[in-house]
Amino acid sequence: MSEFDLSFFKDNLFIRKVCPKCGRAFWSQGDHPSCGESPCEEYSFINNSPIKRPYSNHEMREEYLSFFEEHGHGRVRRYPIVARWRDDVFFTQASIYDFQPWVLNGVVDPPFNPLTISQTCVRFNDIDNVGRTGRHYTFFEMLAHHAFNRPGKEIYFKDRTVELCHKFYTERLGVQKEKMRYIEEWWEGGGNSGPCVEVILEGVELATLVFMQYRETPEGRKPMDMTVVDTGYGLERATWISQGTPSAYEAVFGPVVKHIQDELGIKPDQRVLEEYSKVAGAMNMKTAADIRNLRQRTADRLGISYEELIQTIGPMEDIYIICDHSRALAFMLNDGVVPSNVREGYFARMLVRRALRSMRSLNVKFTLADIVGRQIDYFSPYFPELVENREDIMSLVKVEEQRYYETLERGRSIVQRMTKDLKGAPITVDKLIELYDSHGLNPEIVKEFSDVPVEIPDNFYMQVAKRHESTAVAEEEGPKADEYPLDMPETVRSYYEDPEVMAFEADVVAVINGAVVLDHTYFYPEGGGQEADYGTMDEFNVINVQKVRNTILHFLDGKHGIKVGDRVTCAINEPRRRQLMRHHTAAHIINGSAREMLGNHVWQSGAHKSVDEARLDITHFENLSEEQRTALEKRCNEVVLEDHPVEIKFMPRDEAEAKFGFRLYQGGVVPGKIIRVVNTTGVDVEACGGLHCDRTSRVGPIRILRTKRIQDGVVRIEYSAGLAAVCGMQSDKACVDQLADRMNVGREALLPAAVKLLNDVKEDRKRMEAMAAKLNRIVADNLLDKAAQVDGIKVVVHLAAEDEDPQALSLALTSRPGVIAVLGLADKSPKLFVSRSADVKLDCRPVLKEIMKLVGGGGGGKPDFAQGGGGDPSKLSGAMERALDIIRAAMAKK
RNA sequence: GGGCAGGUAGAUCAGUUGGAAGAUCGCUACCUUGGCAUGGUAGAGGCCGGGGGUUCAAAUCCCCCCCUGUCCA
Repeated sequence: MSEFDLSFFKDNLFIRKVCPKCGRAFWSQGDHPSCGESPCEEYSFINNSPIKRPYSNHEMREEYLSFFEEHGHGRVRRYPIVARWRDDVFFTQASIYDFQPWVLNGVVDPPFNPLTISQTCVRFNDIDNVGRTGRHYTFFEMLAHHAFNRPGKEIYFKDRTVELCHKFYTERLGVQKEKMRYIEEWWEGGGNSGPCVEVILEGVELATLVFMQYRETPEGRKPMDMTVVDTGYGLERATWISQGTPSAYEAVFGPVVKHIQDELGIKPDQRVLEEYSKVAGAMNMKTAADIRNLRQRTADRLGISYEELIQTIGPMEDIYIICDHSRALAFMLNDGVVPSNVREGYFARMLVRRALRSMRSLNVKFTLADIVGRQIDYFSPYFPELVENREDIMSLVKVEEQRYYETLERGRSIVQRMTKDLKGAPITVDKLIELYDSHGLNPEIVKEFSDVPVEIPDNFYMQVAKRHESTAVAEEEGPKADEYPLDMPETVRSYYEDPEVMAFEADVVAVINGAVVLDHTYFYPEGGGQEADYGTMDEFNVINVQKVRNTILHFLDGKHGIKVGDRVTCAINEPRRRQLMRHHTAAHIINGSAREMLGNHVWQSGAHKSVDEARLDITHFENLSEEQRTALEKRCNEVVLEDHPVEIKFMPRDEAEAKFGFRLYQGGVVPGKIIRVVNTTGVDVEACGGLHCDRTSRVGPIRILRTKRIQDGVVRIEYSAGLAAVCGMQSDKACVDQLADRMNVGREALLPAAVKLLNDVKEDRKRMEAMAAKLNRIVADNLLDKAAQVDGIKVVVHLAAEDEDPQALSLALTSRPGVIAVLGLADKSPKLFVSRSADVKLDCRPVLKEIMKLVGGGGGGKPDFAQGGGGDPSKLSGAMERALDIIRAAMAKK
């Protein structure tokens, strides 16, 4: 029996056919010659929508969600675009991502079952097609209904899914039932697979209905315990078809497209857009040549020239790109992406730069931030979170725009320097690639900046890609074999019940590889960036505590005789633990205060707490200024003094998310149905497993020690709190006091005294140099008086004393006319300089070499100034006695 | 995470085969002027990103690290 033999199809008289063009099987209640998907059939809904009335994006979303709500589905709020609950992807690319892995692997129950959602998604694989094909986006909303079927608790599967889909389009949106076509397909992804159905209407794929029922394993395909209905309906597609506009962009971005058109006074020819869209729908574009081809074919169909077509299409494409990218940015930045040169931030930067390039070619007056603001205004009635962050989002965009202009200015001078050297010769493709790859200058910009010819190959970006693929992925380390058995007894985590307990007795339930496992423990294991507790267990020192799955392992110093069944007496090193708790609570205070001060784009991106110091990494676009550090430190200490209670509660995941939102996940992935919520009231709320002070006042003083930008978009704040902060202040004071004492001034006079000292040192150094120069002149005069004469030229041969500088002396001697100087220095490594005045005709290099041969060293240099060294220092003075003869011989040769 | 391009005076950048650290702008003083723009003269300003190595000798060649930019995941 086929996977697609649905009784829904049979009962409703669907007919199965095979598409003669693409060979795929499809089902329909009508009689169709092909599967109906472009390119097998062209779009037929433009200016002729099969849907009963035009919908706006917002109306269509609501229509969909309420339809499924009416049919027993729970409505779920969107998840953020940054998939912080996952460590395998940056972004949410489909609605099912929301439920991977925790729902699909059975750890967490879905919020409703079945459920419906409009999930905001971004995908960048088709970014080159955005704005050109009329249907591609970087950001889109995926409408979906999902059902998770556990054994014995089946919700619904294929029949009901297709039925709901069919009803939505035909009954709710009024599409003639004969027009709907359903193509049989197979889907694979994320280690799962199953049959799927593509839903086609008037040439466009409206939705994909996936039935996840297999796991792909090394041993082959296996049935899943839980089967999943994973549907995906393109909101933008549905809106588009309902409006029947030439491209999806007018339908979706209506007011914003119109605003930009009005600003620029552009009135495109509708007929051109329609034809272009139809041809584009039938094409898959990969290279610049494909795009040319698309344009040529459209021009041919319209009976106009290529250039006329470009005049209409070019500006519209740029407008569409600006609309798409600005919307994607609004949501990405809202959800916590900070533009940068790595990881998720890079995609935000890419969007900004691509949008700015389009704005540049349109020659617009408004800024990208303006347009992002307009998108926020258009979407905020339905996404209220955008309102709250509006200003923060726009300021991030402004910063990023500024960065791009700086890159361009740098690029302009690089290109101009490069072309100056070329003297009119064209820039090679290699250089063009380097300019793009290393300096972020695409060829069009290079062309604009340069006054030599620039030839851009069609496959330019493929050549860039090639440069990157040769250095493919670095081999990842294989997973370490599990050192600890799976059947270890679980440990009761008593430290969560009462973090104030510092001494306790417990029963030993296991000893594994020397590590002691207790029935319960107050020792906190390393985790969440907090170091482990130290202390004692009977007479042994506890030097490390680790958590492996649900078992806590205590590592003791040296050999011990503790065995299963023993009752042990434990004590935690209290000063250490207290300090770790203070540092952990301080991290939350700093995180909350920094977000309040710098904006909602601030998220924790890493943390470490040890006894003496701790650090917190936050997302932010630039290092903090001295003023910001001071202000942050002050604000944190105010929070301490305000004495906020720190409330810690275990809460069901859904409840916590509903109450506090996804800001909870500052520390990254937190699995499980129940999560521990640490609420530093009024300041910060996080899902966190660490131990904390019960009130902010118990943290004590907080010192921001230093901040640094550890990568683009991430700032590291190093701090200390409590006694560690006090110790730091004391040692700083001691340092200043000692310094003041040594300089023999009071604390307040220390800085000017130090400045004066530095100036004095500098002046003395200069005076010394001047004196040395004077001394050189005097020594030079003396040497010249005693100098031998060869052919009327004075020849000085002198072994320098230890405090003389032979090089400077050489220069002093030969700055006068008619002098040859041979100066040596017998050091551990001997040195020799042979130089002459400008008016003397002699190549100093062979002279030097001949002398140094006697010493055993070498040398070289310029004809008027040769230098060398090496060999045996004791032979230098003997060799220099031969210098006069050597010079005589050299002069005689002339 | 990987690749590429960079890091030299306050700023922008030169620096050839390894052999004496430079230019332009800016800064300071003086001259020219009734004053300013300008012009002229003189001067100050450098751990040549850091650490190793090769060499008689490294801004320069080799290795490691740090920082900035950029492209790709």
